[in-house]
Amino acid sequence: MSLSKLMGERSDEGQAKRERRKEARPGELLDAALDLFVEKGFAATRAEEVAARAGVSKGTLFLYFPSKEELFKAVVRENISGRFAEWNAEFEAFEGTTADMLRYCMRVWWERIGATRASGITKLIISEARNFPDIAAFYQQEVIRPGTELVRRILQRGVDSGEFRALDMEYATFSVTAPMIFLIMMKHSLGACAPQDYPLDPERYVTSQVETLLRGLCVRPEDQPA
Amino acid sequence: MSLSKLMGERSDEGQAKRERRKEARPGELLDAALDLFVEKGFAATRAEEVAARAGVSKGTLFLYFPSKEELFKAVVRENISGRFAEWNAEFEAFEGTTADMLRYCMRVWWERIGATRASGITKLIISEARNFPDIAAFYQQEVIRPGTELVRRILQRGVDSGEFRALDMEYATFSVTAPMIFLIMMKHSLGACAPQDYPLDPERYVTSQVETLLRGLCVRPEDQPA
Amino acid sequence: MSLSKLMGERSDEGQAKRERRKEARPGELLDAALDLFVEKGFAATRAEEVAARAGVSKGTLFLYFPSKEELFKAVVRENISGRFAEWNAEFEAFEGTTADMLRYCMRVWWERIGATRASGITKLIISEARNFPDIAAFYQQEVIRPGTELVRRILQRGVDSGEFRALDMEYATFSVTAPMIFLIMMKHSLGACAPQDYPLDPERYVTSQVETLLRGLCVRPEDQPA
Amino acid sequence: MSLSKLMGERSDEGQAKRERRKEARPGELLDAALDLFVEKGFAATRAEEVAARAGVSKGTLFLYFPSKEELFKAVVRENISGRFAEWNAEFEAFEGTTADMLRYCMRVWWERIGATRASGITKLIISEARNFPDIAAFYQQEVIRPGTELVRRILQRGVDSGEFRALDMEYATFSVTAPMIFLIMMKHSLGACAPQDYPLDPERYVTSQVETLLRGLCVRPEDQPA
DNA sequence: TATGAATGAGCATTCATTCAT
DNA sequence: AATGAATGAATGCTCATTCAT
Repeated sequence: MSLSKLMGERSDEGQAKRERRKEARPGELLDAALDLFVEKGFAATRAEEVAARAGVSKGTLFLYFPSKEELFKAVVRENISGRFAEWNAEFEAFEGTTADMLRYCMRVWWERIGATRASGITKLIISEARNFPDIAAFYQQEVIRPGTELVRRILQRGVDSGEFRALDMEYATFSVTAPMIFLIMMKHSLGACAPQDYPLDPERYVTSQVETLLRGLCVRPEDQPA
Repeated sequence: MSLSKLMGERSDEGQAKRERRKEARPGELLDAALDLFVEKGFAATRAEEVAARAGVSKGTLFLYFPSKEELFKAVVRENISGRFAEWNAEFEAFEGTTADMLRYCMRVWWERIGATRASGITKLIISEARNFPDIAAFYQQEVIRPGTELVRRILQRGVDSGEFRALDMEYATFSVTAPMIFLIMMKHSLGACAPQDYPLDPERYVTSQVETLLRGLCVRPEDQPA
Repeated sequence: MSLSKLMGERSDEGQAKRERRKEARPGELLDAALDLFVEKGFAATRAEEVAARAGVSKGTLFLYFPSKEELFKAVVRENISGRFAEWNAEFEAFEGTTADMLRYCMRVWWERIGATRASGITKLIISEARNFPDIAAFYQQEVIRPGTELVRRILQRGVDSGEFRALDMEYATFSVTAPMIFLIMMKHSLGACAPQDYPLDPERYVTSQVETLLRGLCVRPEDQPA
Repeated sequence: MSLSKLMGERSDEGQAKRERRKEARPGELLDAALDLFVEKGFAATRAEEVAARAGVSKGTLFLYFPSKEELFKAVVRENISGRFAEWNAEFEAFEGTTADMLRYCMRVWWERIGATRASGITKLIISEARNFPDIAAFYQQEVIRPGTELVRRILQRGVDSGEFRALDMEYATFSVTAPMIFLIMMKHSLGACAPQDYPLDPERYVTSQVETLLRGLCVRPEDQPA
């Protein structure tokens, strides 16, 4: 056993823990910030509160993020998944009816976005867009556009295969995105205030929405959900 | 010489200009406040800015509203006129298919709410709900609940008449409200930032949504929209 | 009966009343201001409150007094009695022992100053002196100095007549004025807050003070009060 | 090398300068606030001025005191150290005539209260009592009542020992307290404005008052001061 | 003269940000 | 790197004062 181990094992461990913590700091701060920004909005969230929730001092926050606004942007950047490539591939490879594809799409969306903290970002951006136009534009490019594109491709697949009727494609995508966005907004605003007034079971909500939607999209009665 | 003048109402006229102003002030302030609150949120809106936009000084604002928070509440109250009684009556008296009723409902909603400044209130409340739980609860009681009730009655009429299929009524209402709320949120957030990315024609949007929805609700193919 | 009387009697009466009121305005305002300044101090008294208590509008106050500070000064001026000449004469003419003279002096002081609203001025000036040095100086010249002079003359009379012992005249006057000022300050501050803690009977207070004082001043035991 | 250094207390020293400052801050602020409140009254004292006099910025004041009113209350509390227990003991143990006791009492009062900044508190409370009824009540309980009690015990001792004549005890205490309060009020109001008009030598004032008072209280001529 | 709506300078308080330790 | 005391610009709100009617 080495001398250094004899003398320093504990401090090495201490060091290790601290370093692990040190590297985790920005993440913990972003985590805390996301929660608070979603809950109270950008302006009403105090930097000290973010730091406190992350278990560090006010000063430390500014050690990692030069300003509250940069913290906000980092929160958004951190939580905007650029996973559309992966998802696109997933859907390219999908074998089955487009109706099933859409069902899968919305269920998966709920699991990966709606049910997770990522949904807070959507609420955040929609609420703060006017104060952060560049963030809004960024979100538009990075999330809205590819997401809409993905949805459009699914719908187009349905139309091409003769499953879906002819659609005003520009607006049809909203039939898919609107219920998802709506669910997120409710979850993070009115639904969070008065849960007793919003006993929303998201699974049932998604099912209800997608089945009605499929009826609305499918061309032949026999393809429509019961 | 007018009768009023003969009767000594000259002093009434003397005060007229200023009094008309005085009576107009609260409305002008609420107008300005609505715009700014919708645009920037409650916290980021400065009282002086509201006053300036209403064409008065900072002090005047506080002459009419004891605090910024009371101003906010007044803005909300002012714009939530309980027009549901009138609408309910309108829909009770409606003669025609329930499909037409739903079409009429959503078109009218767009004209009376979505297209007007009242829509800003919805954006406002959804964005600020967590900071104003009492406002949120108030809105829930006064707007959401009666609105949902109205929608439910329409859907029930369709089901009862055999036009619509059996519905999970609790969640089916969201198929109507979600697209409306979504449109409002977009109009006041991302849509307001990057209009070029949201060349939304609301009429076309509403038509697209309602027709797909009706296909999803109607029982017999021949009732469904083409 | 004159035409004007036939046509205008009522308005003449109205006019009269209004004019009487008009002339009374400044006095009513000074009255109200005195009460409030004494009660809450200069800074904490709002101009509007003074006007309201006088039954006029805020604007009217500034019609009669160009500023709150001038109002303050007017209040002081109005209530500082220049009655020392009269009082001096009264005491010049006094026939009797100096002990009785001092008794009379303090009793009369209580009746004419201490028990009246004039006492508020003393409280006011002592409390606000540092903020109104010129007022303080004015009060010093117009009230304190002549008052002290009057007291000094009484004491001197006693010394001269052999009733009182030799006195350090500069400081002896305080033996008369201190208890009077003290009573006023208590009446208008702590005594006004917690009357149950200050069940002061002023007559008994004055008697107690003057009799002890006379014992302290008189030269021969047989002259001293029992 | 010092023991503390050997034991690793360097980091304590490292923080020392700043911590010493931090601990001193409240005291420095209370000091500055006492002066200003006494000088200008509560309302006319600006928070920034207090901070400036304490050598810190506006924000720092509110780091230590949540509001101006709390600062005021802290100033009062800080300066009302309940020294009455100590004084009571001192007077219990006093051996000598009650006349000497009273002389000692008033001299000591001047040295420990009248001549110190603590006297400002008395002025402050008497001036602001109506605006801070709770402070006034607190002062009444904590200072006035025990102080009066102490005086009453002294007087009673004199009466019991046959030195003093029978007294209307309720009011006799004022013969002791009135001159003291009067001196304080003068020192902090008119006396502070026009020192040339108040060339008060407090020692001589106290002597004059106490000797006249003792003459007024003592029963036998031979006990009375010359 | 009297009114009271309007003003805006002034002040208490907050909070993002800095920096000595 | 981490802290938290200190800062001061920013902002809600008050109130003496003005002025159109």
